[in-house]
Amino acid sequence: MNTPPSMVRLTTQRQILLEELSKVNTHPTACELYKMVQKRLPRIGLGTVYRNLEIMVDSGIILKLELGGEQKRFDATTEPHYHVRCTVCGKMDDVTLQVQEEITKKAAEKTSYKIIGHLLEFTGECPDCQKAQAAKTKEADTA
Amino acid sequence: MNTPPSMVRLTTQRQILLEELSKVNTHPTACELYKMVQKRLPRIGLGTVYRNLEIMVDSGIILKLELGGEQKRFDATTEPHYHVRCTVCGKMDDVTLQVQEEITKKAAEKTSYKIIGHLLEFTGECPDCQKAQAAKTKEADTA
DNA sequence: CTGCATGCAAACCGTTTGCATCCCC
DNA sequence: GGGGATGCAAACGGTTTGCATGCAG
Repeated sequence: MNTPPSMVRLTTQRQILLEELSKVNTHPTACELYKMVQKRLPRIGLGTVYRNLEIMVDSGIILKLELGGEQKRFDATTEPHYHVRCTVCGKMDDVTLQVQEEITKKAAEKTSYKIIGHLLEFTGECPDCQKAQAAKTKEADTA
Repeated sequence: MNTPPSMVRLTTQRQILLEELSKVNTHPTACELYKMVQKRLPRIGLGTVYRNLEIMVDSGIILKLELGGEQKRFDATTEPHYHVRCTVCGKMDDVTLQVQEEITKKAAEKTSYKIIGHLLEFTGECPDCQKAQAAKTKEADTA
């Protein structure tokens, strides 16, 4: 029922946007992606970035991550998978945990909604922030 | 480590805000809450609503729901529980599914993050929107 | 009397949109 | 030549913040 990916014309900015997004696993925000793409296309506009990301989301080429946090992030990996978000620095990473299909079934039994899927995001502290935290704690102890 | 709830002074607007939030199970947005409270406190400002909601979140009296969707929603039920969001009208409801503690353990094994918890939101279609959808489909068929 | 809380309005930030121009087909 | 895509800038919606005033302790 959805528009197939092939329907979308791959313009230069679209292509570069996708390349840059595929290049990293940091799930960048639109603004971060804008800065990344600007290095290759100095005259690109933020509007174009948002417009094209939206188009690529609609056509299923990329994913928009709408879980917790302020800004939306984008992901070139479209297979369903989960994420962790660092509660300190806001960084996001993939979690290679098998998608829990059964959970939607369980939920479906508990509600009158027609369940389509689920979003799961873990919260935690990333290695870098753990180190920083440990350093700070130590500092406080010795002070 | 967190500031205990008792530290927060319960001002009139804080109290009424909490009462109105507790009264409904619709997980209202700040703006909706603002309108609800306005009936009892016509001169309250939107800023006060945001400020007090934030204070109550920080002190653990209420929850801020930061999952998918545009605006943040608030919940007077602070015990961990899950939600469904209607992909059509955006309405949110509780899902009385037992919280899956094991899942955080599984995730912890797969990542170098220190996992604290998880956010789980189901997506689906609410009963009302299902009906509306069915009516529209029928209409299209007979047309 | 003192300080935190309030109402109000302006600022902010991420995102969207209108429009004239440009480029590809 | 025509239609969609672009760059730019203005608008927008949600949220935050600065400030003068008000009220509770």
